[in-house]
Amino acid sequence: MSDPHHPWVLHVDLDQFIAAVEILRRPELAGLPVIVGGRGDPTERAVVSTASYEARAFGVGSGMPLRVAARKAPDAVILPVDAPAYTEASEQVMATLRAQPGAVVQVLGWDEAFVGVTTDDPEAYAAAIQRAVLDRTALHCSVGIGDSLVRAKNATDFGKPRGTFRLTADNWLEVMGHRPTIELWGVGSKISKRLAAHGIVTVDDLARADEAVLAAEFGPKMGPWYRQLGRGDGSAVVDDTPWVARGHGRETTFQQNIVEPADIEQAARELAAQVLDDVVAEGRPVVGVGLKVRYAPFLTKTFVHKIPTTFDRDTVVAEILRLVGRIEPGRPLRLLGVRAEMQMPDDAREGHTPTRSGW
DNA sequence: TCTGGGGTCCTAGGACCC
DNA sequence: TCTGGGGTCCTAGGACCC
Repeated sequence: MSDPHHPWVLHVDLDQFIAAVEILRRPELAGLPVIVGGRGDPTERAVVSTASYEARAFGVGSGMPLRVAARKAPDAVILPVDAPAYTEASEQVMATLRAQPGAVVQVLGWDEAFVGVTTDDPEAYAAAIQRAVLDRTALHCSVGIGDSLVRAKNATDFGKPRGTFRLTADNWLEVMGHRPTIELWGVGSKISKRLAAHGIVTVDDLARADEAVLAAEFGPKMGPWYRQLGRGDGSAVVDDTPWVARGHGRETTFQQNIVEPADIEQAARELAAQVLDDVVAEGRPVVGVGLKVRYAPFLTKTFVHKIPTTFDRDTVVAEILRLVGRIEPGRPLRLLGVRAEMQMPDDAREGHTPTRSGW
């Protein structure tokens, strides 16, 4: 790094984003345990989207059943998810990032983005981002600074809340080496267990692992990719190509399991109508449909089918109903999902849309 | 404690073709 | 009369992320 004027990857992550947006419009909630999830009713089947730091102190976290969260933090304020409000706040945050000098912005979700920038003082640049976002939206964020996407992403947690942290090839193993592989972005519970079966427990282990062993276990692409993840290596290119959705899906979890074929068909028709509305808004032909079912009691999750078809409302609905016919009769159904896949525009087919393997 | 809803990408294996 | 090898497409399923 002899040239101090260097391209950096910054990972900007809003602090307790959803809870923060809710507190902004209800200032009396500041300092209280706040939980946002489902329709705000802890007696329903739903999970926590975000908990405020005060609620987290009670052991409440994202993905936890709302019922459990309410028991852990009995005095918490529980609010329904208001997606349009978060979309609106998110757009303001992203516009602020794009307005920073020299910034290339790749949005990852409602509350996070990569920012690529060439600067000789990334910490100062990160502080300017934090100030600008706070001035415009009254929201706080943390910034991870890295020399690759993976390192920037992993750095952010060490900067929370409201801070920054720098993770580069120089300190990656020192900071991350002794940690379990599940802390890596892209390694979840299943992969970390399969890695452990090969004696690969820490990030250090993964960084030194035999690529042939990994390829045999995870395939020719994922195997080597996991090792790269262990090293923190990979792309440092922030891609601001506008996102093109591959498809749209709708799913619903029934508050009470359903069994009757007529109920199932009715639910499928409603989901299909919503999916088709989304697809029509995108204006691209449908090239496939899928159905996801989850039977009670839990975790039997199956993508039943996907068929090439062409966009035509009646045809798509007919295909979906044909798939519904495959659902095992008499088994209680707790979740139903319908998905439509769309034809990609020609210029987005090869190399112009961000992909996970772009890391 | 008993698990939402929106997505993306990868892999295995069968069908089919030459 | 027992059966190669390579390539591509499609489906099903698994895993991950926010």
